Amino acid sequence: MALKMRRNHAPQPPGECALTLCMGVIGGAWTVNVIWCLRAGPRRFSELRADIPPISAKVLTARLRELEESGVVSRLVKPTSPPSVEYSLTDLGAELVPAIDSIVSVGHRLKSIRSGRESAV
Amino acid sequence: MALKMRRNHAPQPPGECALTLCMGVIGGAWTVNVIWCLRAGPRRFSELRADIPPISAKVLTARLRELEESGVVSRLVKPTSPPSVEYSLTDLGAELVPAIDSIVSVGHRLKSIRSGRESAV
DNA sequence: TTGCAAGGTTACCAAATGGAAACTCGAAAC
DNA sequence: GTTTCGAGTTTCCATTTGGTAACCTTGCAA
Repeated sequence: MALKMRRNHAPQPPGECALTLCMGVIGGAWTVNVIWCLRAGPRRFSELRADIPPISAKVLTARLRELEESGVVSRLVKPTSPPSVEYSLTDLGAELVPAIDSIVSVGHRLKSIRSGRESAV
Repeated sequence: MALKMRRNHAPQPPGECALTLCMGVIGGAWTVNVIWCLRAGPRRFSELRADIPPISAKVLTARLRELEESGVVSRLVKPTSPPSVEYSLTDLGAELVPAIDSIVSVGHRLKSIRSGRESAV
């Protein structure tokens, strides 16, 4: 006899999925790291590269352009010599910080779980 | 004159980055959707497929295996006929739910911003 | 007049990823 | 007999990613 499909008591709302939409914005490689590095104030391109050593210039540029496009960061060119560019979070971007906070917390738990697992082996 | 590199007032802690670690766990396609569908209780494989129509069996299997491996979901085979398999969140998995909640909230803001942008065009 | 800094861009390449569709397996229902 | 169901697995393929490295521009400084 076929099993009954139980109704999901926590269904996803119909239409475009808000979760999938937002993950499209923050899901790329290094994206959350960039937002995380901007949480305490504006940073320049080369500062971000130093903050996140493994990121390449190409990917950092791509992420910043995407985040600008989606309204998460803003870009300000300053007339220094040579000109420098400051990136900062918009209000929308600031809303992402608590979400990333929670992810970081779980990351810490994962770290402790994994180090415990190692020492047990 | 070279610009001074400003100290990041919110630096990432040295060593393995908790953020990158956790994103490695939840970063795959559909991963957060799966966790989200499990937040209200256990679901079977085919229920999850129905919950998330665009996911393929291959990817759903892969995600569930990874999440099991990282301790986020648990897998229980029930001796029905044919045997059915129930997936549920572990305690660690439950900790991810608030993070995903926050992401969903930002997703809703993105939706309203984008629909506003459309109607303005 | 050469060189460096800042902030990129471009071309090329390899690996990883995800989708589609077909196939498996054991029991049970028709 | 053979079809169905749940839960996958397997194969093949196209696309998407991301990395590397070289190159560009402008103005100032040595």
